Amino acid sequence: MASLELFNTLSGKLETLEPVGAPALRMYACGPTVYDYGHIGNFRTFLHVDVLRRFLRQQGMAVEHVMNVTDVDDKIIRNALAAGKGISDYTARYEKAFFEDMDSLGIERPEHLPRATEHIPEMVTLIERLAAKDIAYRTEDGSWYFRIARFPDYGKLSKKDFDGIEDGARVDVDEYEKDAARDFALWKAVKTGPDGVPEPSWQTALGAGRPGWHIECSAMATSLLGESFDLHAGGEDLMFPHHENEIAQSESASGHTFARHWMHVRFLLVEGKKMSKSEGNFYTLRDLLLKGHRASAIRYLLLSVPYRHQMNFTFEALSAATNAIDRLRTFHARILRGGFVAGANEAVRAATAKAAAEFTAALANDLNTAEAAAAISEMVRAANSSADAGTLGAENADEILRVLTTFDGVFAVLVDRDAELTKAALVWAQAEGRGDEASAELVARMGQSDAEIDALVAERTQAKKTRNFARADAIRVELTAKGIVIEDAKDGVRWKRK
RNA sequence: GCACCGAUGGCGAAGUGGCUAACGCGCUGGUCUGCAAAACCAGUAUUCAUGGGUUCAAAUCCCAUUCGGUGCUCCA
Repeated sequence: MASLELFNTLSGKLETLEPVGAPALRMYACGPTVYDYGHIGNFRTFLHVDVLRRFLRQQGMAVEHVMNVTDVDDKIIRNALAAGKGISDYTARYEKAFFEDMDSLGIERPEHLPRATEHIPEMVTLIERLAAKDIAYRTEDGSWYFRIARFPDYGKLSKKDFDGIEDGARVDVDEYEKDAARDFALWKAVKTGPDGVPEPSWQTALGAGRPGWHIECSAMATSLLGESFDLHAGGEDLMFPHHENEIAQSESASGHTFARHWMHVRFLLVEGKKMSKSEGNFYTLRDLLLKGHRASAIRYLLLSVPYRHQMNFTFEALSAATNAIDRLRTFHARILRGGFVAGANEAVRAATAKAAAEFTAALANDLNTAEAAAAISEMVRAANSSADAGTLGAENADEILRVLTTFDGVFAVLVDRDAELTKAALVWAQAEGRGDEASAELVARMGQSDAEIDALVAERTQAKKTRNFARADAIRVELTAKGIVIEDAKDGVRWKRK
């Protein structure tokens, strides 16, 4: 069992990640705010956290993973109001879509998926504890704030130095009266919308209102994992202020270290720029599926650059990832098909063992997904080469399959669910009135049933037997146009959707 | 403005003091094939943004410059 050396934002060093005080590693990862469909930047973070949990479990470590769902916040309230819906009605569809997208991308479900709105009492209790220490204070409008001056360690995660900021300076921000400009909201008093209707709120001991964003994570993490736990993960943009504030609240209340280890996944750029709707480079998973890209290729691409490096998403790279997966799947199928000589080829055996060792070592070294994938490529080449020469042994095949299983336990791209997922996306788009967004090529490709393809392939095989190559080639051209690729192998004809 | 990160072949990218600079994709040629596809073989950076420095030795450490990105406000 390899132990994972993971970069810890808090210490700025690589540290061994291990459970303390419990058999399972307790980890918390900030989840989605369900006000819209998730975009590929969101999913880069969730995918790398997925790699982390898959790798730990593969190494024999139990994991207790919490991912929250933020189902109340300013954007949700605003959008729900605009849609004329209650917030839970509004968020339900996006929450459902989020979990569907997680499944499409092969992201495992965390052990706990708490919703913010179902943990209001814990948040209130936490704020009350802070109030009892005079760390939380109430302003005239009924909101509650956190007094940053009372937490000297503030800034320890994001390495910010707030000495230059005057404590206690009275700065008016918005309509609220805070004691210091940086003090952040723990509880927001109920407001009235433009049409005089009060916004959604909870009646609690703190007054009527709703929780601040940061307190949600502190309360849910603490109630599910305890006051101290092993790892907290999230996107790099959450480091400040969100995670910094979580630490301040939680450690002020408990007097203990909140999370020992912090992991931050760096940003995803699209075509060299930060994703934004105005730049026209903003993509949800569903957008990409409708353009004809495969879910597996998106997963593989987003994992191809290690989490601690900023990654640039391009369509060229996406097509490269698609081809890379094809090679892996073709290889996997070849090994499964069998028909190898008895025994083992020692050179391949050595290459297989080397790949297995390097794969695990690469991931154990701060989740170096790029190096892990490279290790597998070398095995693939050695084995294909040997199989071409007729020297690959049945024992080699067994060993190779074990390594591929290990690989796929983390990367999860070998099993082909792409056609099914793309079809589901098409059905969804039609139901949403967005069917016209699907690319024409995709519609043609999906329109062809397996039986129809089989019939055409059989006709082509017959034509070839009678040496009617013109007809055979015409069929191949027709299928190619629909994204179907034919392979004439020694042991038969195969086809696949490109 | 302040802070932080990055710059490696046509593209993506690993490597952070010492073997011929991984790996994937692409491209070129070859093997196989009726032709393709798949697969394999060979080739594709004498060189790691630029300029200086440290060292017996640097893509890897230091300084400067240029360019790109991010945070400082909601954000994965």
